[in-house]
Amino acid sequence: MPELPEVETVARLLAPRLEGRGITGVRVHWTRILGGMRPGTFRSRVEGARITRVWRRAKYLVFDLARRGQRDGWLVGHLRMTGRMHVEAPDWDPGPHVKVSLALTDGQKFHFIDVRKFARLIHTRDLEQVLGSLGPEPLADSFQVDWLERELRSRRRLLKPLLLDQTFLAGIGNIYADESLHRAGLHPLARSERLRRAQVERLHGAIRSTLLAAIAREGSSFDTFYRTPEGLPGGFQDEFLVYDREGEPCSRCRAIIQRIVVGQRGTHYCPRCQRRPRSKR
DNA sequence: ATCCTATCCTGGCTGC
DNA sequence: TGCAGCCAGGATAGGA
Repeated sequence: MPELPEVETVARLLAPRLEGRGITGVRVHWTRILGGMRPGTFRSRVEGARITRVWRRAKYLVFDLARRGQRDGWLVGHLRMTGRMHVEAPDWDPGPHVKVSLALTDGQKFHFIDVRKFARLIHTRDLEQVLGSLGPEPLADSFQVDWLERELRSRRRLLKPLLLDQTFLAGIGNIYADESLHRAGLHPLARSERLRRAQVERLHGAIRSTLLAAIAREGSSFDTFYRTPEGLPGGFQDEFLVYDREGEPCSRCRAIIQRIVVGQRGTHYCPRCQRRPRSKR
């Protein structure tokens, strides 16, 4: 599903096609994608604005908007599980699942497509209100071992749900949580407050290296959903060590990959590389 | 504070 | 072949 590496890929590929373009028209095909704003209000706030920058925060895509050279709000998109963004020629058919389309000053059209109906594209004048509760970016310089150690110790959480908690650390989803834990040699049910320094260091390094490797492959496409704005699949699914590999041998130790449910989420791990710490009482 | 459950959705899969 | 039922999952709200 679109997580940090996929959203980063979308932002990088959209940026050169959107930045500097004005929005000349708005078509909302499915109202609820606007997150409660009336389509007329959305149109009046977006039409005539210029997209000055396209960037990513956590799993959100952010389009900075301006009018007459002045900052004028933001478009904030979330792909959830099946959202896709495209910039295409005006005669391109976005198919039956298109939710909102923007006509651009260069004649191209931006389409936000979603088979399911969880994706959102909202307009806001208060970006902090939308993004303010998110934890730090794992690829930012501010994400340091000392910070991670302090935060892990200050909570009493299972590692897997904690990694999925966007207010703790932003951008990790089910795939990269499982992959990072395997690379760190940590069990998904390990308790955050019990990690030793060396384990925190391994987790910190594993999160960063996993995300960077996935970005280098333009994300993961193991089902029919995630595609880049160019319509191409990512390649990181070829490097999965545990995710979606239940019953297959661990490529590191040959033990059989297990699947359990943790916090309502399918969770994949190697029982030999990721030993469950005995729970003391 | 933390965990659990339900909700939103639908394509794809399983099993009969 | 058809079809009912289940499942996946990101975010969030409400309850335990």
